[in-house]
Amino acid sequence: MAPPIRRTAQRDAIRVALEASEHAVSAQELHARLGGSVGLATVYRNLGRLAAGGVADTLRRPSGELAFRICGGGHHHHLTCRSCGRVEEVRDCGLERWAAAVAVEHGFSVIEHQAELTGVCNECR
Amino acid sequence: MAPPIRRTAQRDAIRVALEASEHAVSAQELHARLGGSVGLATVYRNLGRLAAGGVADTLRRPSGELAFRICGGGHHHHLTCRSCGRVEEVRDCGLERWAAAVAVEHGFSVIEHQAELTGVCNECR
DNA sequence: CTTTGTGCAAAGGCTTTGCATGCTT
DNA sequence: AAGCATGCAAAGCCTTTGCACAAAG
Repeated sequence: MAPPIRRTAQRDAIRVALEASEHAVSAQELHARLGGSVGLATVYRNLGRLAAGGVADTLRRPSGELAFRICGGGHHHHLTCRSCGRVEEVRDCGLERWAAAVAVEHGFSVIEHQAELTGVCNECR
Repeated sequence: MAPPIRRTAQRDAIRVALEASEHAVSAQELHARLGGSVGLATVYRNLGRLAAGGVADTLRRPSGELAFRICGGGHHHHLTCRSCGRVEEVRDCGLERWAAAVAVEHGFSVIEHQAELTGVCNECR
């Protein structure tokens, strides 16, 4: 069966730091933020686990790095502020109909979609 | 002013190979496909230039590699077949309204969106 | 005591860059 | 002839992995 998961100080630190983050953070940033008190490899391993477990969500930055953020499960999209980097969850997804229509047009089936929104938030304007 | 662009056999080969591609290709794949007749660095440099010039479109694979594909300008999305990898352009974008609505709800402005669709195409079903 | 987690450093994969040479103009 | 383009190899970055040691249960 599934191997037991042990609680460790590092894991807790990582999760706390992640939950405290206003915007999505990369493994390296988190490692730096923890002041090196947690090994970089450990940060990678734990973020990976959180993402695999659906606790965290990943998003790819234009530069190619992977950034993580705690977020609720279920289908949703992200709205990122180009100025301050804040990320908001968009839970009401109005894309199903559109995706279905495109599917029919192109003769595809079992369509899934993934979208990213970017703009400038209230406070930055 | 802008530096002149010189035509070379390599550049032509890259462009031809890219245009002949049914689905998006990475720099390494293209390099391999050209049988090593063009240096890898050159492939990277030229694909980068094509993308910068809007001639090619880039998309990031789950693995993190960048893949390129020739495509017309203007706003559009991609519909990728999970089975054969074929990529189709979706030119009719029905997301503007949705994006605008989300913007209002979250107090954002100047929203831009980017979406990827995946499914299974006719022939693979 | 057994097994999982951590740390460090090395290795890996993709991409970029430096520099001398070749080719286009 | 002058200058961008190419090739090769080295360097860079982010990420993963191997292995010995520490810690959890």
